[in-house]
Amino acid sequence: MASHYPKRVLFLDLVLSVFRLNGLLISEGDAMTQNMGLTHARWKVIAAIALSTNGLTVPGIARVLGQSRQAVQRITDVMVQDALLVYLPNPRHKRSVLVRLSDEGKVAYSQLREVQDPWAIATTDDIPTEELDTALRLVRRLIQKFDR
Amino acid sequence: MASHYPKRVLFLDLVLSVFRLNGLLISEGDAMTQNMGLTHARWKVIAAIALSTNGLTVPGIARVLGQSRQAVQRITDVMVQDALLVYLPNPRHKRSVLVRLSDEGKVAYSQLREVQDPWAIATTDDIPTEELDTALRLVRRLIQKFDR
DNA sequence: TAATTTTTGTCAGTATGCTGTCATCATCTT
DNA sequence: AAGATGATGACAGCATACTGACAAAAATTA
Repeated sequence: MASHYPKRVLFLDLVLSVFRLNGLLISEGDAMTQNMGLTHARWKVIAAIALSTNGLTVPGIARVLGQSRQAVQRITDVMVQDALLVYLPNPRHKRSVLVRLSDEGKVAYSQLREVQDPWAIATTDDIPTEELDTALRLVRRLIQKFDR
Repeated sequence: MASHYPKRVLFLDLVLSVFRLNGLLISEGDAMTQNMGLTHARWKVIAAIALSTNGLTVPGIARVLGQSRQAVQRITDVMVQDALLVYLPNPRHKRSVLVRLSDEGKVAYSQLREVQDPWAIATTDDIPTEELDTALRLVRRLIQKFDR
């Protein structure tokens, strides 16, 4: 049983499991979007923007996704060229524009949700809400610790 | 409160949070190993091998880390050249060799543990073992679902 | 306000990871 | 045993991500 291990080993096990789950989730997303021509770098950006409430800047997306701002900047630049995203003036910051979904981007997101919603529901079908909630809380707690 | 959201949104939130935590954990590991000349591609391989009980093949490491076997193969080939790893005959498979830490690799791992252990202990200091355990169980459950 | 620090955009260079492909060997099925 | 299926190693091409560096703008502090 995992609970018989010392806490340290338990945690390191969790860390490796997060790496693995990360890879599997990307595979899942890629499988869901393969007929839409979206790479994981792109649907992650779309999802991050769609789930945000107040709009996101490029460095903001990078923070949410745990990536470098340069990597995100490169992707969003290309996605603006491909008309999936638009840059909008940011009332709170003159240089750092807000990134929004274009109409085409919104279409892509709704297409994504058509497969993502059933996937999410099926995946969590046999998992109690409380378990998801406590796990999310722990993950957020760890994020807070590591986020400078 | 997160628990007032529908389960689907809770889960999608967890997914994005796993992406973010994944990035932050890599940053943490890189910070710990920066004076040892290890990249995250390398310390992940070292950790995966060190935590395995029966030895791992290249595709086995890839499965544990949630990556492609080609990516791992490339890294392990270089790490064997750099004398951090050794390939050993696999009694259970003629072509697929076992990957082990060399003496130098073991030194690197013990150096890694000198910083990793205090880090793990400090990180989980204010987190009950039960929470870690339930979170690990949930993550493993998700991994099982997605791992073909 | 002035000085300092932080954030952001941008570019260059490099490392890592993925897909697709093919041949080879292992394992399973019949 | 023979054939079918699956796993593995190897290679090529490409996408993605990181670091470091620099300048400009913003935010913070004195």
